[in-house]
Amino acid sequence: MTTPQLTKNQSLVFDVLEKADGPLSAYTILDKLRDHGFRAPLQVYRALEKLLEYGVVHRLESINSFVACAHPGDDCHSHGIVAFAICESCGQVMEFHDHEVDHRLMAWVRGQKFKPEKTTIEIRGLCEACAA
Amino acid sequence: MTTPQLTKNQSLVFDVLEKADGPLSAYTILDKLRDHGFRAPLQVYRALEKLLEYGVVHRLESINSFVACAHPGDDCHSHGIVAFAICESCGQVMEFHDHEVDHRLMAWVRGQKFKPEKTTIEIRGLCEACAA
DNA sequence: ATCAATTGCGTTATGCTATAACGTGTGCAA
DNA sequence: TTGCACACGTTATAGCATAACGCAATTGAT
Repeated sequence: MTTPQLTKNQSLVFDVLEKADGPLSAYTILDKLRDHGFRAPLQVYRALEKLLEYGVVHRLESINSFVACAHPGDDCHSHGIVAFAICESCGQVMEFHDHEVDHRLMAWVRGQKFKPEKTTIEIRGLCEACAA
Repeated sequence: MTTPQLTKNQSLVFDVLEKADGPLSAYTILDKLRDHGFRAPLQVYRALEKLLEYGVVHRLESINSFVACAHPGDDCHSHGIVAFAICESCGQVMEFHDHEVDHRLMAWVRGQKFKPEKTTIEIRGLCEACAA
């Protein structure tokens, strides 16, 4: 999927996420955009919905937060399943792909005739710096 | 970890999850236990916290729900990472393990010197019956 | 025995996350 | 110019989770 021109709200939300050094909750984004006229959660959630659809933002299910995709300009959908390592101390997120993991999960799925729509892989723990 | 004797509340919550044919939210569990004297969410969450610790219940991060472990009597922790396939139509959950997936993820983690605490793998989609 | 620490429990209140439902305006194609 | 699709704004509400207080039972060390 190619990313269409973003609307004003979508751009604002995306910019906030890109400039952040870690994942943000929808309400944190809302607070950061109050000066730009944002008043209600829905303004954020609606923008996020589109940004997720375009693949330029990821949702971290295990911490109810959102991050800009780590592959600027890339179409994240083409990388297969995206996996995340989330540091519970500093909040840093590392995004990676492993085709063998994809392959194994998809093999299992085929065996069950399960039709996957969205797959989540999230590793929570401590990054190298914080574990020291 | 071996599972100690469950307390009254823990048993009630666990029984509800075991008898359910799919994942339940904490508030759904609460409603099912009102007749047994449950009045507040914390009664459920506190029991769940212990049941998760004992490994007899899993939390599905992507749908904010809980399921009894599919391996009765077993110690789930010994199976490595647990993965779930969640049908978004009928709510059924399949639990599985894949050592190769574990291995690949742990290899990545080692390469980054990341210290994993809890890993989530959840595939949402349609089960065979619902996809037909 | 008794004291201290731990654990489970109950209650009230609160905070965080997400969506429903309504209406407005704009651009575009039939 | 009518109808449709889409973005947007607002209010209200639903759903998920925990903080903070206090009480009771258990356990284990002194």
